[in-house]
Amino acid sequence: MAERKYLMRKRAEGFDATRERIVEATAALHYEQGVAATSYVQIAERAGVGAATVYRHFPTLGSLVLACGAHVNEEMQPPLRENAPAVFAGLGTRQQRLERLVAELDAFYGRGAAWLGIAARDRDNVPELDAFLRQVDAGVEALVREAIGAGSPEAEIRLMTALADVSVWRSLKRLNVAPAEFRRTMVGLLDCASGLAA
Amino acid sequence: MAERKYLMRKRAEGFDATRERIVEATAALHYEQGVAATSYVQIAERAGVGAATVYRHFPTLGSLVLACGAHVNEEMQPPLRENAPAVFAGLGTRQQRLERLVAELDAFYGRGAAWLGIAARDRDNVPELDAFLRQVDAGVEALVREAIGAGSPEAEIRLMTALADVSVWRSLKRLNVAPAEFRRTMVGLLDCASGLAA
DNA sequence: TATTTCACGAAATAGTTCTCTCGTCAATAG
DNA sequence: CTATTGACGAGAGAACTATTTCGTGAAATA
Repeated sequence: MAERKYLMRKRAEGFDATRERIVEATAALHYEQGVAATSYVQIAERAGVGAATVYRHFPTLGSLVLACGAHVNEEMQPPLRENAPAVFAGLGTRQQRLERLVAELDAFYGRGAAWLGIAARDRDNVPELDAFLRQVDAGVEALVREAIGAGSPEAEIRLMTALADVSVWRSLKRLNVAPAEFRRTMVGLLDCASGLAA
Repeated sequence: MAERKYLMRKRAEGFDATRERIVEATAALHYEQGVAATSYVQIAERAGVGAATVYRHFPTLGSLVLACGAHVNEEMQPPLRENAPAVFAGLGTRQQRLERLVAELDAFYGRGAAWLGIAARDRDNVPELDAFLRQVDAGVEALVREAIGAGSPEAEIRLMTALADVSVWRSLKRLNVAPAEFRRTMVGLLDCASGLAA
């Protein structure tokens, strides 16, 4: 019953490695089959551990999604509210800023559209996914706001944000046009939208 | 072993009634929870019938989805290729035709966007859903084609069809603007898009 | 070395889902 | 009335899933 100091540095390494394997297996399975469709046993098998181990590390689906989300976040690098100003630094004309906005969105959606679709599928059943998607939306809106100037009428900002949504990007992407023309079209649409909202 | 003529009129009525109850229960559950998330037992319970009965009527998920789809089809009244010309009969100017197109799409998506979302969720796992959605897309494209004239450049048609997609409609609908203004905006976007594709 | 701690996974429990078999019973026909 | 048909549902069986318990063994400490 004596109080000992257990540091367990070496053991902690093994612990972290196991955790990492679980997170990676989860990410892969969620990517392949969706979040709700993935079971603990599948995760355990793919990670090469017992089901109980998965439970010990992540007692709830939410905690698993959260850890997995941190992993995915690095891959996607979603736009963040606080970074929005830096994105448009030094760009004077409206045209330049719109082009920058589209380039930024295109790059982001190129990295993350698949994951966004996966998260959207189960956002109603998994609060963590919903929270994540809200954050992404907020980041996109901040980009739009910064691009056209915070003083713009609210209706204009909202309309452009709607057009900046990943669902619109996805629909246009299906056209399979060259990247440069794709971005030109997006810029044109946003430009036009800002006139429509007036 | 004699050959008898069994007409079974009265019995067939009961059979059809049971079938109808199953289809209705299925539609309700698919609407509430999605297709893949709905089990045979749930359907049986809601229909007030044994699970085996559901199986006898619909041995595969596909056949169930198909029957359910016929039911939903009447509710949605999706645009059909062959009806496209009639929709624009007597409309001369381009503006009029675009307005008609938007009105048609808005009404259709108003009726069917929820179902389209449900079908889209599981289209990868259920071929029948995929086929249904392809048909809908074809109908929308036919509408667009008819609205701006079959002679228009393919790039223009494709771009406008992409903007006529339900995902774009949904994104704009989230803005919660008045119906008249909503349609005005859609028309403006499509009009602008036709210029961009040139 | 002796003792304590704790991550791990096999296995148990409990609850679902899918799918089929089979006996029942009302409708049909002679 | 008697024989036949076929729709129905209880329930069986196999395959999963979620979740926990517990013994083992390696690591940490003294």
